[in-house]
Amino acid sequence: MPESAKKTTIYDLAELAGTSAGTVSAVINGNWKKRRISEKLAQRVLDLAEKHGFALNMQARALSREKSGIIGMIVPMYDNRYFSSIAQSFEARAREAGYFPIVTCTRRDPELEVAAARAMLGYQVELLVCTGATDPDRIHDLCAAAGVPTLNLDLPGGKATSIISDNFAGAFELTNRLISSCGNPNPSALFVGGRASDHNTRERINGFRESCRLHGIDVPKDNVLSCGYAAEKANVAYRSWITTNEAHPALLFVNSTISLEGLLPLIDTTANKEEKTPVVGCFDWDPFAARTRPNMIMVRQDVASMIKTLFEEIEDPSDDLRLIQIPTIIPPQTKEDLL
Amino acid sequence: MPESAKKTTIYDLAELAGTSAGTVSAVINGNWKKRRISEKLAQRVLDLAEKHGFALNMQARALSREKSGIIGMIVPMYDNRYFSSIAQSFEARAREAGYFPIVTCTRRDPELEVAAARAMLGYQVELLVCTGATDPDRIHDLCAAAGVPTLNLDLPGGKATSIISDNFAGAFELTNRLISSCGNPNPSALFVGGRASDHNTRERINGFRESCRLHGIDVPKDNVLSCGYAAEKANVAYRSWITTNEAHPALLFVNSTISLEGLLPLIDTTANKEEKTPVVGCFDWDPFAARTRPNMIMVRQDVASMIKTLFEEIEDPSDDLRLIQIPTIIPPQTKEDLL
DNA sequence: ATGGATTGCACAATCGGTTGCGCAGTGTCA
DNA sequence: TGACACTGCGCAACCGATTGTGCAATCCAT
Repeated sequence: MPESAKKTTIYDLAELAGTSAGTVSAVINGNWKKRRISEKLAQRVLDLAEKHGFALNMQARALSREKSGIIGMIVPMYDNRYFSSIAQSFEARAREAGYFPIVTCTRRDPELEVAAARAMLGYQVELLVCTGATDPDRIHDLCAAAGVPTLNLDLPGGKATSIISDNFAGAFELTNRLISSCGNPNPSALFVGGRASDHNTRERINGFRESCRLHGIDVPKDNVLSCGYAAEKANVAYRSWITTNEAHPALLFVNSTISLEGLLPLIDTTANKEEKTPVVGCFDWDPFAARTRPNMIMVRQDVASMIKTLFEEIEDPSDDLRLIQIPTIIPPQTKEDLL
Repeated sequence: MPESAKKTTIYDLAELAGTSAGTVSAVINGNWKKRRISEKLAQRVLDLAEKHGFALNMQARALSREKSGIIGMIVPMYDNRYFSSIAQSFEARAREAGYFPIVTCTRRDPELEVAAARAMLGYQVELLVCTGATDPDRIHDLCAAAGVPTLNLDLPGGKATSIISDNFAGAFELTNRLISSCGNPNPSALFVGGRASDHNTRERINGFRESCRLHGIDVPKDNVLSCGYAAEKANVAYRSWITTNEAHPALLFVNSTISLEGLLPLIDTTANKEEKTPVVGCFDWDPFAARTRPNMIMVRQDVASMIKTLFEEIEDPSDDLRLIQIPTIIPPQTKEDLL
């Protein structure tokens, strides 16, 4: 393993093996039979490559092949279980499929999303997955202009096939469970978190409302606080609600773990043992969050299925634009859920 | 914005502007003054670039400049707060510094680590940060052979500058806090999680032992269970310990949130109200985990400082190999901590 | 009007691969 | 022994940038 400060190229190898760069290239790519290179020469080249720790310059390959082997993904953030496991599964599957995955997080910042997409285009991604993008269609246009296909994950867009959770059904069932679990025929029900402008939040609100309606529970406008995702904002919105209402709601539907993070200090039963705090459901899963309250119900989005479906779509794109909804996972109902 | 299926190149732009590719290149890179291009022509080129959504082919640029602008990081996983915030901060700082960051997770799999490093070398990373790598020195060798510098983060290596938490001091102080908090002059103290083979676990064990020693607490060999990081393994190890000892320890030091995830079902006070469960400390922080028990003490690793230091080292590398230890953050002691 | 300086740009080599094409040498058969 | 096929490999153009160099045109001073 000679410590060459500079990288070994196929030309170096060619010289060492007493052959030409084209031949080395063919050998390295494993199509030396097709190009009728003798096994002896092929072996010699491979040995040299091994000995020198040779690695193909993928940039040069990408340039000449006019395809990079890179697929990109943008995600809003890494620091919650949902997006982190999306990133993790995406990478694993992409590698299996022979791609070089590049994931980057854009902190729900529309400008950063666009900048990141541009950067990825510069690095010649062959396809871009927009996860939870605030404006997937804008990114789609950008990519389309460069001839790069896109797919949407988690949040749908109007211009590319989208793979998302079945938000309505998940929210509907979660609300059913909360209602049955709170032991009150007519609880005050509150929804907190998310953006009214985004599809998922809207559908979750719809599911929440529909379940309440079927149970004869009234949900006034003020009981739906789509105040944004951030923990801070959820905290402020909830604090304001309990101040005006002078009580906690009986039933609390939280739009995501991020928002839940902001609410917990206000509803933690560990902290305020006296106060009557709500039955809490959250559209998202986290192993620790699930243990912060005696009956917290968490809906888990089926990341494995989503990624599987995503790669089916990548490897065999459907001709028409589709909206694919993946059912969520609700933990089995236990006796303890029913107070 | 004409929907050209194919990417616009500087040659296309040159033809449209009635000039040469070299000129376009100079204009795009902003050094047209240096090359004495007239402002009029420069503006014409820029307008055309804008109009066609032109993006430089970074692969081609990398090839000719012989530097890619890419810096890579490998992390063990995304799905805990520590590593996810490392990845997130790394990306943010890298972008600020004008790099294109590529992060990939290798699931603590030594082979995958090497494979990922190789792939990154293929894509011409200029520098590789090995975070929590099982064998950073092997990766260092790989990179060194290609003339690519490396830095270690979180877990130290012997061949590159390493930036890690001050594990000993953090563990020492955490143990002090646990001892003062458990209200028992001679508690049974147990350490769970991590690998005895890795530096951080060893140092944490040392800190734990040292604090116990100073408090006159005996820690038999069987009370240090470095059973691996995985939640499952911690669960099994702890379960076995409480079976043989027919009790929970009074004081439990958990090596990381990942291990904690496996232990919680066994020590959750919400679940088993009757049982006397330990005072728990964890070397790692998670906002939800912190709320799973009345007095859980979590040591937070100072990711912001670590990344800051990392980039100081990237932008102005020290000549000699260094081991930089970053102090951890322990939450202020509250009255409730003292039972 | 002439020489030198300056302006404004084009040319072409180069980076490290990929790949179509072609050529020299050997073998085979009539 | 000449035609033909087949074997084994090299040549060179190309991918899309960057950058050192050089040249024609203009300007200015003498």
